[in-house]
Amino acid sequence: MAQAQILSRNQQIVLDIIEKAKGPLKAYSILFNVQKKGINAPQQIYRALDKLIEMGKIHKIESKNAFVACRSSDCEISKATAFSICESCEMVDEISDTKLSKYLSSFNHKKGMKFKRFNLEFFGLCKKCK
Amino acid sequence: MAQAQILSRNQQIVLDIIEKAKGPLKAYSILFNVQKKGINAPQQIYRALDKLIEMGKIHKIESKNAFVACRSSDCEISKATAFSICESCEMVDEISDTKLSKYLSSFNHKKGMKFKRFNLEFFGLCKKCK
DNA sequence: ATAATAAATGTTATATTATAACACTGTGTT
DNA sequence: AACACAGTGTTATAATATAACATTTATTAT
Ligand SMILES: [Zn+2]
Ligand SMILES: [Zn+2]
Ligand SMILES: [Zn+2]
Ligand SMILES: [Zn+2]
Repeated sequence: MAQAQILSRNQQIVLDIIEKAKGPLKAYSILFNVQKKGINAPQQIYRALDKLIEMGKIHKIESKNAFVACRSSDCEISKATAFSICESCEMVDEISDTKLSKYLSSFNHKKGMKFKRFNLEFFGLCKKCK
Repeated sequence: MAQAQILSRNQQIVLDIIEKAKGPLKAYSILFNVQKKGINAPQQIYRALDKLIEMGKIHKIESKNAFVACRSSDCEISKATAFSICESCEMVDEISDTKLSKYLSSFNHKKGMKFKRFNLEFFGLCKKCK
């Protein structure tokens, strides 16, 4: 059984902000939000973000350089991530679809490459914006 | 039949460099490579990149902030892109797999979202680095 | 408990990636 | 000619991310 991760002070502060947010957050917007808590420099944010990603607590939305909390308990430490992204309102939703995940995890490239990890980003208009 | 796109001077210069490259190129590395041709500013590179992406001539590898030439004639204007990326040597290979592409293009999210586009990035070790 | 090791922090500076804003040029249309 | 439109050149600046180093705190081994 995996031991519940204990987070450091800064990691917890950053995770709290990301979890409370309605949408993806950018590193510098996180920074501005935590300056009252004594975090002053980008480094501190990026270090926390790196660890949180390693732990699978958050994911980076690569096309937006922004970060969201992981909502799907079964996304095994960011080895298999998929998101739907609204091009109008910026909403991001983590997709947890077992079939999709299995299909992609077992996908093997012709040229002898064995994949360890994937990230999939879908774009469109969400229900609200359509 | 779609008319062959005519590229502007700067677009052609940037595309040539990207097509000749063995791997993904970053915007500023493109810039340094074309200063002899009279292109001096990042804007000129980014404008060309934007247009080339629109035309489907190149793709952005989001996880690397780098650009590759499109190698698969059937990737309809960047609506459905997939890449395999070596975590060791930085090699990027565009995946054109009809089944994969069809599977993902017809994937619809539960929450009433209709996707217009996706980008998929696989990570692992290539044959050479394994 | 003490020493050794590893993980996290604080801080300053800097590198890298990307866009804003504005003036100008060339080309085709009416 | 007057207009629209895409592309260009240029300067400045914004936004994103990392390097390097000193210090502190937590964990582990003896
Ligand atoms: Zn997740
Ligand atoms: Zn929306
Ligand atoms: Zn392509
Ligand atoms: Zn490799």
